[in-house]
Amino acid sequence: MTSFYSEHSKVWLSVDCIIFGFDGNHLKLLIGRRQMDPGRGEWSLYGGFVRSDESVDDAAHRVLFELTGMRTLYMRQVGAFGSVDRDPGERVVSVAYYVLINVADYDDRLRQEYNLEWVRLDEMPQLYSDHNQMVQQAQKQMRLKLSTEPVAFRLLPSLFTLTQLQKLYEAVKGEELDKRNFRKRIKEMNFIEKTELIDKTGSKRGAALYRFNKRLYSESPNFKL
Amino acid sequence: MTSFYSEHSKVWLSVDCIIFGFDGNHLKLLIGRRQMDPGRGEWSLYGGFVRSDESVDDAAHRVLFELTGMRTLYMRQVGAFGSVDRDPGERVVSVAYYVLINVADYDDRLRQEYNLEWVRLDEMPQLYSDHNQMVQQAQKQMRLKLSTEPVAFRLLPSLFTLTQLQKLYEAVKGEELDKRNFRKRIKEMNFIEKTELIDKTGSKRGAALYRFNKRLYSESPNFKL
DNA sequence: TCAAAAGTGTTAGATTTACACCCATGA
DNA sequence: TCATGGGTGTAAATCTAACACTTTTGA
Repeated sequence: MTSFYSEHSKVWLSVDCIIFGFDGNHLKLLIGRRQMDPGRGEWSLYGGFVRSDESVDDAAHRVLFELTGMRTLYMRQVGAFGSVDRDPGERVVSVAYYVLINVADYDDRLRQEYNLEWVRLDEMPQLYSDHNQMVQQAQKQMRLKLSTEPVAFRLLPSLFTLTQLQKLYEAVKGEELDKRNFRKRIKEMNFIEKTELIDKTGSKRGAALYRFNKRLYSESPNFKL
Repeated sequence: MTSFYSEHSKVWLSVDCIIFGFDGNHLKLLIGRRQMDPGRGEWSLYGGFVRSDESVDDAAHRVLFELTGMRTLYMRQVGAFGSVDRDPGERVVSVAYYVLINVADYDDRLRQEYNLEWVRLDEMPQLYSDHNQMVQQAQKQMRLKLSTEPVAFRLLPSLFTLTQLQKLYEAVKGEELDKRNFRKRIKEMNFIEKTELIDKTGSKRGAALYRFNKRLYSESPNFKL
């Protein structure tokens, strides 16, 4: 092993995952009880250490695959958290990632196996170490992302009603939206396609199901909500 | 030394600084020739290793103080860069930071001593490793920041003319702005104060000098440019 | 038959954009 | 005196926000 940098000290590097979901009314966060010392038993984000043969992004994907069985998640880096004493035991620097998942695609047996809970973002308990800070930054970035890029669909089934979509945006923005104005904007974005299908679960009358057409979006990528 | 995590491997952690400046017409980047192997002699951002007794943010501040002699710089984290082979010699993960400095406050002797150059952002050469990527992300984040928060002043002298400010925004946005519309918006923000002072260096007639009033801004923080 | 969610347009107000001339001064 | 950058207002167009009723259908 060569060692150009051997005079400098190394640190442990971990990733922590902020897993966002949507239950139809509220944004949710998937958290668990920390399984290791120090901090065993505290509410915590799910994380893992970066191995020497994988990139930091890959580590986040690996950890999430373990947890969800899903590989093609929408994932973005929040940033590095590097206070000296953020981990009470050792010097560990952590890189946080947020992930958008459709709760319905997620195998609830995995949730139980790992002893995780979906908690409402606006009722988040105190978390281990600096995890609350990570969540706050992630939420801010996620909000901005959802208002400028068509990624909200990652939080919904591939077929969704406009009411579902609106409820999601209301949860993200933390304010009620006007139904007519909202639908007017959706109509302008022709990459949000109406299908022939009807969802009857949400109302007696039934609501049209829509889908996001990625190809159409790439042809005229103008999104704003 | 306890070792809760000793089964996991550690990595070297560095910080890299993207130093933005403005020369009155163009956004500039302060870069140098890499002083160490591997990659000696290539254009590179200025960086350094994170020590075990300092936070990652503190490491960035330390490195920048070394380089500029300035302590109260506007600095924001861009993110962590963690490809396995981003450093050709060893596994080094780096956290990038961007910094806004007023070129006039910067002691040019330091620049010469460290053998650094101001290069135009739109004429940036190829840099060592993934540094071009870092700069690109930093630029994107900086652009967003300048359009939503009053930090542009960090790139200007504390007294500045409206023409200077407009030129700066033109450089940041990469487009020309309408002088009358620009000044109209400035007038709405009463925390950008006109002083009695006149700058005669830029024109025969002289231009009024303005200053950013932080206190007034904190009383009604509404900024948009 | 009625409760509950789906669906649909118009208008006033606010914001944004385009645009051209006079002023003060040093060279 | 003239070239140079400083400084100023108005009107059209666009965008945003507010607002209420009809439809469908299962219980």
